[in-house]
Amino acid sequence: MTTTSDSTKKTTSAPAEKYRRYLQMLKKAGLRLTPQRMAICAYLAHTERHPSAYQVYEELAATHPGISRATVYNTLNTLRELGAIVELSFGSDHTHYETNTQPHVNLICLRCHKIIDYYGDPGVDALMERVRQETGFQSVAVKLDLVGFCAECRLQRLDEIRAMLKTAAQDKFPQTRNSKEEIV
Amino acid sequence: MTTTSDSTKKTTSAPAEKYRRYLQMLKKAGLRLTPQRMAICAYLAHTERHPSAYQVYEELAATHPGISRATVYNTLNTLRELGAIVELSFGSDHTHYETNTQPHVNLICLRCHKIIDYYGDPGVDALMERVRQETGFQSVAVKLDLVGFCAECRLQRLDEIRAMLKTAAQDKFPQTRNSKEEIV
DNA sequence: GCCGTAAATTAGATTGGTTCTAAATATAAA
DNA sequence: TTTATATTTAGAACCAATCTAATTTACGGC
Ligand SMILES: [Mn+2]
Ligand SMILES: [Mn+2]
Ligand SMILES: [Zn+2]
Ligand SMILES: [Zn+2]
Repeated sequence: MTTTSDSTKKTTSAPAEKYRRYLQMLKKAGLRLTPQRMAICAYLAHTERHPSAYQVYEELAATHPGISRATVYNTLNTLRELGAIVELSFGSDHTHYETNTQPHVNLICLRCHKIIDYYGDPGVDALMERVRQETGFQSVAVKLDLVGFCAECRLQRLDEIRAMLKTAAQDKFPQTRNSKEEIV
Repeated sequence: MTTTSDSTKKTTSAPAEKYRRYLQMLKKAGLRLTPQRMAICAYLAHTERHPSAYQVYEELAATHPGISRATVYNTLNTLRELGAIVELSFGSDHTHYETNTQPHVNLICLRCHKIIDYYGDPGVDALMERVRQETGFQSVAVKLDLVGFCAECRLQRLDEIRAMLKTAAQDKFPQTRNSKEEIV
């Protein structure tokens, strides 16, 4: 029996369902369903982006005044430990989270830091099963990230390189190190 | 012509070659080959692990007294921007780096934080090409991580769950949050 | 080989996202 | 209700990473 019976491929990522799944995972772990945890789960269930812990706190604080940093960070860590959400990494200094559990590929632009969800089965299910049989490693989640340059940035990049060549001598390297922008 | 002409599948990951490749990338970017940068590249070329920036600094400081944090962090950031190394993320609080450029899968254990390199082509080349054609996204590097539990930890985990059930009431959740160990 | 200059390194201060702490509060069982 | 335990909160503390200003170095040109 294969685990992937794709007969009923209903939208398992609808916010409401995602929300219920989060709560269920917390409950199963023996944790209490407090208003704060529910608010955090609701936020994660409804976002289409890849928010950082700090973003989750800031945006929740706006609608839920009084919620504390500690609670948000603890809950995010708990959800990560439970495998409900997955930590993402790229150049940014913040920790970002993946809340989309549908198997997909993250296209992470090195220039604008945009993250595009790409669907197009790369045979991830088969890979997970093969790994389990060959190594005994039991996968909980897959992180498949392609790091590179998005279509727009490819063009922008050409302009930048041209400009760089013109200015020649000085400014050999763009040095966008200190950029704090977070287009996620 | 396909890019993967596997007739001459020589060991492209031999430390010496890896080292030369790092230096070449720095040079190509118009950066100077200082003793410090060479030491850092040598360290990265020879490690079989997935070291954190802090680890690189600490271990280099032992053999190269006087090397500064700033230099190590700046060089690692530069190498990341050049695509020579790739940032990894998992539960740990430090930033870790992938120095293995051979296409492979990282098996990241959620329990012991061990990272196992797994080879077994999941069709990554094909995926990169498909993505480029369909979305215009130009991939520079692939990060394919399976997050879960390694063979040993799966067994340990069963024991832990059994113990947890026995102790019942108290200690419902292991709470290994504060663990600072870094088995990487 | 020496010079001149931009690049790089260094020690130390600073930053800021995250974690820790102890007191207050909420939850659920008895 | 009472009691025990879990959770939240505000703010302090932490510390990996970054920044800064002064010093040193690398390297092309002579
Ligand atoms: Mn995604
Ligand atoms: Mn690896
Ligand atoms: Zn972009
Ligand atoms: Zn393990």
